[in-house]
Amino acid sequence: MATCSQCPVRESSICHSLSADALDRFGRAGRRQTLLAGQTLMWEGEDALLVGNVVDGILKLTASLSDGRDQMLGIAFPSDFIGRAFGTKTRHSVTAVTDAEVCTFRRSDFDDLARRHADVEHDLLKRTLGELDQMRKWMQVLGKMTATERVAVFLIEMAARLCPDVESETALIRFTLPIGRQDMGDLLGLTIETVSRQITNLRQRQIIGTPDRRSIVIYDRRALAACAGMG
Amino acid sequence: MATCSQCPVRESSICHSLSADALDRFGRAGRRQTLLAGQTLMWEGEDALLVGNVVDGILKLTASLSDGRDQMLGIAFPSDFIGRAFGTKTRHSVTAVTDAEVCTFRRSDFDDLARRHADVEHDLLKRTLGELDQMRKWMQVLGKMTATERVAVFLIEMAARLCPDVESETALIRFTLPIGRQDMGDLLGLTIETVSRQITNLRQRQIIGTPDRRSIVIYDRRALAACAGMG
DNA sequence: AGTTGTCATTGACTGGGATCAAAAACCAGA
DNA sequence: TCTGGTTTTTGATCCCAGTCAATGACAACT
Repeated sequence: MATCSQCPVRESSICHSLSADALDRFGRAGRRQTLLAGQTLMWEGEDALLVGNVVDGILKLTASLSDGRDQMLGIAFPSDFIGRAFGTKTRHSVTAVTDAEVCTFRRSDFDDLARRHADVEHDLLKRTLGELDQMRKWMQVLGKMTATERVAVFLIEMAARLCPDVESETALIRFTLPIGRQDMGDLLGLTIETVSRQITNLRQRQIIGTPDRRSIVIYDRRALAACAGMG
Repeated sequence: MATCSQCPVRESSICHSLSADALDRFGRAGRRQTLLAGQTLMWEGEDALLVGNVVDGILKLTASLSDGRDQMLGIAFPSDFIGRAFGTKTRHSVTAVTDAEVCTFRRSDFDDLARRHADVEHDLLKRTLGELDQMRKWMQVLGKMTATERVAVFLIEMAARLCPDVESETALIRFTLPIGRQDMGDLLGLTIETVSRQITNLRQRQIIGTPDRRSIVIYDRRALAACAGMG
């Protein structure tokens, strides 16, 4: 019933490689779902019953230690694929950080469909390989970088994902953070206080500006990149 | 020329799903290579020209920051797949830590073959998804855990991979570490000194024994698991 | 405007792991 | 058995980021 042809992520999600009739099959299996900010779609440790596409909004992937320490494992943007295909357990929770729209499949349905559509499997493979590369970069951040470096890397990463005209040398880079300080800390392996101090420090050095607490302006890209340890 | 039928990882590597004639095609494309301990097969940042299977020995995946800080990203055991399929850049180096035997393919050859053999692609996808899960677990380790917890997690992980009879409740667990203290530090985001101190501490508490510096005996699994923050 | 609750910032202090330095254990080859 | 080189252990000290605590900013209500 969801008219995939009008889906905002039709061309960028995992569905982009589907032919018209294959799209129809997926359309029948999929289900549009609206999530409120804070709502959790999948829980860590649960059976992996769902997978899906992010259609709109931002979600976070998190896992926690038995004593409550939280680690954020990633941020999912529109057209990203979420959930654990071909697996029985979901190893992390998926929670909406803004109001969000997702298109979910029963995992078993998706697995069957994907098996029958090599293009979808291939696309999923490429996405997964890309995510693995990404995750390895984060491993370097968490394993070896100082607090300043971590925050700088994060800001550069966010600019790249959120700022369309980041390529142009001259344009002023400005974006709205998808997550708050606490989540930034959980992602970067820092406390909220340390994140805050680092941002204050970057602002005092005129490298960035913070028009309001959710917005970042990058004044000096060179300096920020230097802080991130990228020469 | 490589007789795949006698390959030690024939049944466990990515090739296990190949039919006899498909195996022949892969066999022609593949090339057996021997590496000496310390030899590097692929360099971080290089074009991704090679992929392959580990046939024998242990390799490590590493990436370094511009100032030389090294992060180990993983350890590859026999039957593991190495290299970046369907990508242009190798984001990490692959280096033998023991003498090793690998079966390599030109990446473009492998990509073509894999595209034509859905089973291989599917297997690669499942491996990649598994690795991603694994990597997310390490992210938790690096982001949130104390030095003791990190070392304990590492030892438990190694026991699981290296000790065949780890399942049996009663058996004494003993194994040889595939890597030295420096590499352990690089994997766990700690210095060599801290790793050494943590191991000394675990030994003094009679939780483990170290018959020689490359060997570990686990006396008290319960206590070690507790140190790893697994209740 | 005032109240309440959430989130961010700032400050003072602490501690775990890094750093620096030296000794000890181990290994390989002569 | 000695010897030089590597790896690991141990010790002393330091510092970055964590912790604890208070304050400030802001949005959503009355």
